[in-house]
Amino acid sequence: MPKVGMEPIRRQQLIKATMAAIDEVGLADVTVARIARHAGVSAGIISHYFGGKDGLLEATMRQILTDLGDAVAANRQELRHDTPRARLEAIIEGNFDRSQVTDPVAKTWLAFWASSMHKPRLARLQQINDRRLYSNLCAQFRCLMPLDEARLASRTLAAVIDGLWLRGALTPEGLHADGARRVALATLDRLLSTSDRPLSTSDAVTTAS
Amino acid sequence: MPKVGMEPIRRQQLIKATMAAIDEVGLADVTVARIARHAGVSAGIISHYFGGKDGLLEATMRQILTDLGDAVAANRQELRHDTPRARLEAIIEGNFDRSQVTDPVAKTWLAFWASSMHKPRLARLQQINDRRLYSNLCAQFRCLMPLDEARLASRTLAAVIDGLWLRGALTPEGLHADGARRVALATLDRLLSTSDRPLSTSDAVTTAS
DNA sequence: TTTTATTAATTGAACGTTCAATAAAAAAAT
DNA sequence: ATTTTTTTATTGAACGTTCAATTAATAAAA
Repeated sequence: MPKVGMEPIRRQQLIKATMAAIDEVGLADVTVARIARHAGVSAGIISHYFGGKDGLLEATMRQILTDLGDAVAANRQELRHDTPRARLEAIIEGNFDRSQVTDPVAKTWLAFWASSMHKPRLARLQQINDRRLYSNLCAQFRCLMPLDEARLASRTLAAVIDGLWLRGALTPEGLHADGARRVALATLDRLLSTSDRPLSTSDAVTTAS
Repeated sequence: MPKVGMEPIRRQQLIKATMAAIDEVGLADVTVARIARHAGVSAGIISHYFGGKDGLLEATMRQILTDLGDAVAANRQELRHDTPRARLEAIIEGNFDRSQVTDPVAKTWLAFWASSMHKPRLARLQQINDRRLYSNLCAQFRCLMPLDEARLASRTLAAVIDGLWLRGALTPEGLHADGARRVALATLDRLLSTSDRPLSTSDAVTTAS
């Protein structure tokens, strides 16, 4: 079996196996033996290619976030009418495309999100991603409304997107991408259509928190 | 030391210690020894009162969800103007009151949410809670708009609330309750103010997903 | 034959649970 | 009012298991 140039193949194979294993038993019960079995290799190979279990987990999270970023970027380049609104819609589409919105990906994503609360290396990856989403949203909203409103709109849409993922990951039937996308797009529609009406009391925003 | 009637005291003490321990090192690295040390008791006592580690974790999640339900109910009974809108605002206030919106609670909540993906007993608790929130929201929205719109509005607001908790649990500065509440209330405002305007394309909802 | 890829066996640490012993408090008996 | 018995609360050490990492051996490719 040993052939030269196996490294990229094995890495990809093991990352995919990690997601499958997390989907199957959850991050808490994932062992290197189980991941290796999924990939059809021995456990020792994980230390060889990733330096250990933690290295593989980090690589898996990085892969998910990279795929997400790619999906957003891809959707954005397919735009014909390049308006701010179209760009916002593309961001939403990208976020519910996430390469493929499968159960393993959604569950792994949430598992890592929770895990990153106490693992600085994962937290850093997560934060970079969060900030990118927020900045992207804010840059577009700012073309259409004052800064304060744009910030509020960005926080709202970001919360909706993450909330839909969160709920989708837990629901027994899995994340229904079409339904989620519809909710997010409807939210965007409301955020844009109310930007020129007078603010009611609960809209008042004095400073960013 | 042994006094009679310690059970309710110890149970409360251990549940609180569990949240503190999860806040400190995360659910993955929580050991019975660490929880016991936080509570100032020995490790064996956990099995005695909760039947084991899992029993304590389940009791802790149940406590958080109970506190949340109580907070919502309390906010609702303090209402003077009992309009559907006021009730929706009370639900939001309750969800960002959650007895006390502390860091340990937010982190424990998210940790359990992730964990419940693969623990049926926890998933059941979570689902009961989810459905209660959704039903409460939907019942109020239905007073103000057609059923289809009410369902969409409920899904949106539920996603915003959970998304804000999710993001708050991860952010290094912790969950800022005031800022989160403001976002949620602004979302509610938009959901209500657009209910009588014509729907744009992305608002169209044919069937529930 | 040297290098690369991989395995299988092993190690050592960490963990949850169990359980016998103990100590205080309460109840009963003297 | 003492003493004895019983109940309740708690400890801490021992046990068995599980797991990640390491190591030495193996086998194919270059």
